[in-house]
Amino acid sequence: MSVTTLHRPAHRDALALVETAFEEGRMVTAFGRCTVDYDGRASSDLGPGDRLVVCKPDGTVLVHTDENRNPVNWQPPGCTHHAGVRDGRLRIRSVRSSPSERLDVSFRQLEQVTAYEVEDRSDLTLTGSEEDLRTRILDDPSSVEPGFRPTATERETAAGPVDIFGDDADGRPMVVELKRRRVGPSAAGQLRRYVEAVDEEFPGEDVRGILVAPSVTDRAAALLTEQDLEFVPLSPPDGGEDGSVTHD
Amino acid sequence: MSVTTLHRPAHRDALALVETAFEEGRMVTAFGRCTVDYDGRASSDLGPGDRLVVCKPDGTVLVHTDENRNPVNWQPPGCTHHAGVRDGRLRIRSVRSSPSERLDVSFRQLEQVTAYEVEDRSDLTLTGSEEDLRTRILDDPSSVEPGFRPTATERETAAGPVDIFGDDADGRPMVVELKRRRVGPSAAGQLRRYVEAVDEEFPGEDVRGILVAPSVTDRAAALLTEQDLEFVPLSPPDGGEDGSVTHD
DNA sequence: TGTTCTATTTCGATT
DNA sequence: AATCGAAGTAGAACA
Repeated sequence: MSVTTLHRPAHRDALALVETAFEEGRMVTAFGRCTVDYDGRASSDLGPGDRLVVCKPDGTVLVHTDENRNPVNWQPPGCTHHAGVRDGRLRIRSVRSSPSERLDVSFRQLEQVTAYEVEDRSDLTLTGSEEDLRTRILDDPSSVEPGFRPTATERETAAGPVDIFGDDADGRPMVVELKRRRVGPSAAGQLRRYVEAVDEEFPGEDVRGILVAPSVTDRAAALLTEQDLEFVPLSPPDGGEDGSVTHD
Repeated sequence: MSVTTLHRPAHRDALALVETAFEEGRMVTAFGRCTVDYDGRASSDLGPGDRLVVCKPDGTVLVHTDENRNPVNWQPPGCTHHAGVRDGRLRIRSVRSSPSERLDVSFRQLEQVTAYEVEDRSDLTLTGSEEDLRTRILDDPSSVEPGFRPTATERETAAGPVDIFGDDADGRPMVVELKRRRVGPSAAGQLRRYVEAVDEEFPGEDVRGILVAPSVTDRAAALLTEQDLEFVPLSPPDGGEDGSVTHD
């Protein structure tokens, strides 16, 4: 059977299901009134409330409330789950070492416990990352400007590594900074520091700084103009259509 | 009733439960064989597999496999959930604008659907953050060094805001950078830039730079010494015991 | 294993 | 709403 559920179980029955699921590598969810206690890299306490607890066979634990994308408490993959009953509470404990961390969930009342058999071989294919944008430009440098010739990626400078380094049609050095989404003033400052650093290396020449991103904020655009930096609107392939239209 | 569960439901019945739950602000989980499609800030596709889908009343959607701490796909709070049946599939769609994002989950077979009523008024109390470290130092400046007198937090400089600014027992300006955990070379660089910026402001005086953290890497320690910067081993209160012992 | 960097980062605070 | 920085960041790539 792929899914086994107990509704308002006695702790004893819930414990049997959970322990078996842990042993057999099944995923478990538990929902009910509980308290949570964490100690490790930091330390936290959570008073009684209704939460959904997910225990994965890879050692992950998630404690979710009805709000927010992130769990209110959790344990990363690689932990070891334990379950027990004490003082009329069902307790789920997850532990790891290096760094030493411990998560305790104590259920006063269990509304539901479920064990799942999971089969999933599919891999996620994600497009629209900065890596995709870099690939797109290296495949077709003219998408930045005709005559652009990339010579290096992640080129080291005094201000840190530059995304793409190269020359323009006239042989002037070009520093290209990539951002996969709409950028603010900080990206302009970053590019400025790169250009200044590369300027030091090429005393005679006039180094160009180009920011490649789907779009920029008004303030960032002003900063770029102010500092003689350039902006090329370009999105990663497929995703990131927010670059085609800039609302403001 | 606090929890309602359907086991291997017909899509029609599942749809009724899910739509009601969305309307009444209940949390929903669905488990079964599904495909997932996302388009927005990036773009992704996920082939058929067994996943646990969580829809929260605040607009969050999580798609979890049996591995990893993070969901394989998700939608942040503030989205709107919709459900429907088409081509013999139960579809759950979550949408938001600004930025425009869409997540589609299509169930070929549903093993289980559950709607939860969640009550949770408890707040998480967390200790061991950088904020706690700052509080600890402001409460007892001598924990950095005897005679240290903080005069400002988040003090602006040309290189950005400094965590804590003050004077030492001899009246020399002190720039204090806080890190809640073991730090690498980047923190040394950051501190150096702050000290250089403050040095400009106090031409006659010799500005001191102090990095406060549980511990440092070897390379970072070398950089600090090289640049006449100082390190004070100090952890946030309670959590972060890894600072008391530095292994290497 | 430790270090460094990216992220559909998320999240909160502040302007 | 835009911006900035911390996070028990997580996760991957690399030495």
